[in-house]
Order: sequence, then structure tokens, then C-alpha cells
Amino acid sequence: MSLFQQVSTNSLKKISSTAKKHKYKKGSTIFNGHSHELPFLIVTQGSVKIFKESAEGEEIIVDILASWQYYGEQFVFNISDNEIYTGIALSDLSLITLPLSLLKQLVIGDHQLAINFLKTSFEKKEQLEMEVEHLAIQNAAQRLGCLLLRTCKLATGKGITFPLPYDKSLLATRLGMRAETLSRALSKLNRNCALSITGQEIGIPDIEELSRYVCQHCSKLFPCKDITGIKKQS
Amino acid sequence: MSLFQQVSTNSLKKISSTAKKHKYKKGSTIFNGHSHELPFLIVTQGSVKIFKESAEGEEIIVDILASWQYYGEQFVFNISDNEIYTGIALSDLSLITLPLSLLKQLVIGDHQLAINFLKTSFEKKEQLEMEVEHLAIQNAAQRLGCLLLRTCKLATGKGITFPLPYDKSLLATRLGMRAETLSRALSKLNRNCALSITGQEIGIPDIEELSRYVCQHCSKLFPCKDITGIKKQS
DNA sequence: CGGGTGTTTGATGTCATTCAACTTACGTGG
DNA sequence: CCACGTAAGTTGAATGACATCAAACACCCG
Repeated sequence: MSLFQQVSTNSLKKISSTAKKHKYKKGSTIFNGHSHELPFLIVTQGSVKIFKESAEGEEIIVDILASWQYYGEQFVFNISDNEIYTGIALSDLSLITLPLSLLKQLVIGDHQLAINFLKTSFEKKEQLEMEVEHLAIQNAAQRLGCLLLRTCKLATGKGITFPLPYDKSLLATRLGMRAETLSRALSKLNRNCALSITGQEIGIPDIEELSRYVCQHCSKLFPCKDITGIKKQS
Repeated sequence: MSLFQQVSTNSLKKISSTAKKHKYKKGSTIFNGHSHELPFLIVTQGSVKIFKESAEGEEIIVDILASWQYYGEQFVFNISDNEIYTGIALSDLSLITLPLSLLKQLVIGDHQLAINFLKTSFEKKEQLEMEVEHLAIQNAAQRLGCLLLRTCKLATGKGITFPLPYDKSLLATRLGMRAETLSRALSKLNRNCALSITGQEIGIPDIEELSRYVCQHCSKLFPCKDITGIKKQS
């Protein structure tokens, strides 16, 4: 795992002696505002939805973690108020946790680990910057189309077929829109770019055409760097 | 400056021998996509707008730097495509620059510097997360009101008066809305929360009332932590 | 087969953008 | 110091995008 690449054996020893394994059933809550202390966690199998809620009950998805993605490192320096986050298992799930106190000790003591965190922090920052941009200037169909372009990853031929990364209602929330809007956005892409939708299966007959529709309202021109945040589901 | 707090004297020596001072007139371009290499920069006097543009010419403000804020550290690991960013001086401006190659060398060699960058990177990430949330679930008046609440910083009495952090058209772009929308949002806050507007001067007679209006669509409850990103203008 | 969940579709309302007209503020040169 | 020109800010009307509510439909699982 790249987070621990070139980390000292001393650190690795501490990690492996302290880390705890956990298993959760699909739909169960990993942590929420009432948890005593939010730990640092690394998903080993399955996926997790991390979100917060507004006072009115609206849900904002902060991240969707797939295998070997991790969460909670920012709490090491008490930057964020960790009481507002909730994590739930999107599938049957295995993960390992480390107490924040140990992680802090490790980051402060192990230069390579700090560098590794710094790199991924910059990447996550870049990802968030993209989301801000898209929410500000793209419409629903373009946000969706951009995600599809980044998901299908620069295919081989002219057209390509692949499954949606998440089910539609989760995808809608992730993109900051209602399920109804997502549905209409899909049919809009079908009309304008000949996108095909069969259940979870998406077909893009002409990537160029889709990117012409999507990328005019983006600072990056297709093929843009993959900062999708989407990893294969386990 | 906190970025260099507890950094080794060896690093500091290298920095002070390599850093270059620059001065710019208000409105001039500091760097853009055509610059040869984007350096790391620290503003010493004045403020800078960092933004990118979509293919259609729409502007997204990435950050507005005030004195002693810095920019460009993420390019050290080649995370971002730096060709899409532009920086212009919002006022007469002094800044210092470091070549990215030196900064990389310093970060890799100086553990404390890496830790300092890591801390601020987490803070910036938190700030971006808040922006995503606000764009997704708050309306224009609430986004504006939230910024005002964070700007006036938990005042002493019941009411408070202070100047807008930027002029109105810049503020509108920063909040991801049109100048017309900002204007209407201000008058909406005037109607609903008795906010007073006299040129650049804002008066909040009742902070509680404003926060009731604003914070119901936010995951943080007022008084929220200051992650405004706004610093005093020089 | 029946019920529940997830998805689609239509009608309607709200909010932000767009475009245009107008007003205000500000800096420059006469 | 005033007059002018330009930029910035405001306001109104029309349009467009998304949310909301309600109903219909599809699909899966027991």
C-alpha cells in the first residue's frame, strides 16, 4: 500500500502491533458524531460512505472509500471537528483502524510517512477543487458526463461500455443533485451524446462527442487527468 | 511565519539565499498558463487572486491570498497541472518566490517543514470541503451570510459593523455567483435579518438572527470554527 | 404472487442567470 | 473644483435549471 511505502520498519512494527481489524455488515454504521473517538481507518474490503448532514437533514457525501483508501488523517492535528461525520458500510466490509494518538506519533516521528500523507493530501485537495469548480459552473448533465468520462478512463476504441460506479441514488447524492435530476441528466446525455443506459450499464458510443458536450465548462480539457476519486468496487 | 516555524536553520539559510523578492502593480499578472515554471510564492504585502478559467471563459477563484499566505506547494509533487492557473495582483503587491525544485528538496529533507505543510494542507482541504457543501445545499443569501458571519468573527456585542473583505464583484465570483445575484442576496439579508449595507460597510444588528437564517443549511452550527480563508487585507 | 425499494416521468414552484436599462461612485483631465 | 467618462453596482423582466411533490412503473426478493 502506497501510504506505507518506504516507511521505516520501526513504524511498520508499531502499526501492525496496534492496528485492529473490524468487520461490518452492509448498511451498518462505522462511526458517527456520538462515537467516543474517531479512529484513522483503512478499508481492506468493501466500500464506505463518509458524509455529514446539515441541520435540516440534507446529506453531503464527503468521500466514498474503496479498498485501500483511508480516512481520518486530518483529525491528527485536530483540524476538523470530527463530530459531524458519519461513516456507513455500503457493502459487507472489512477495515483496520489505528488510534489517532498513535498515528500522530508516527507522522511526527516518521518523515517518509509525513511525505506520503502530504502527497495524498494534495491529491485530495485537487479533487475537492475540481468539485467546487463543477458545482459552480457545470450543470447536472455535465457533472454527470464528466464523472462518466473519468470513470471510463480513456478507453481503447471509439466507444466503450462499463457499469456505473455506484447505484443511481448514491451517485446523485455524490454529485450534489436529486435522484430525479440524475435520471433526467442521463436521458439528456442520451439525447445529446447518444449515451446508452441499460440498468447500471452505461455505453458511450463516441467519447469525443461526450467530451465536447461536457468539457466546455471545465478548466481542464479532456482527456483530463484522473482525479476522479473513484476506485474499483470490491 | 508559521510555515517556517521550527524549521532547521540549515533550511532557513537555503531559503533566504535563494528566495527572490518581486513587486507588482495592481492588476498585473503574476503568472499564467504561459509562464515557464510556476514558482512557490509567499505574499508579503497586498493580495493576489488565483483563478482558473473554463473553455467558455468562466472564472473560478481558487484562492485569494493576503499577506503571509502562500501558494504553489502542491506543484512540488506534480499533482496538479499548473498550466491552468492564473494569478493577478489585486493591489500593489510584494511577494517572494522560491523555485519548486528547491522547495521539493527542502520538504524532502526537512521533516518539520513537511509537517507544517501537512497541517495547512489539511486546513485548506477542510475549507474546500466547506465550499463544496455550501455550493451543494445553500442558496446565495446563505452562502453570503455564512461568509459574513465568519468574517465578522464572533463579535463582542449583539451587533457589529465591518467592511466587506473584497469589493462586491470579486466577492460574487468568490462565492460562485453573479454580481446581480450577490446584490439581490444582500438585499434579501437586509429584509430577513435587518442587515445594513452602506457601500462596503456591513452592519449586523443581531448575529443570532443572521445565524439562524444561515446555519440551518450547514453541517456546522454557528459559531462555527473559522475556516474562512479570509485574512485581513493589507 | 405481493410488497418494498429504487427509478422514471410529469406538473409546478423556487432560485439563479441572463440581458438590458439605469444609477452610483470614482478617477482623470480640463 | 467641476465635468466627464468609465467602471461598479442595482433593478426589472424573461429564461433556464434544479427541487419538490405526486404518481406510475420496474425490478428484486421472499
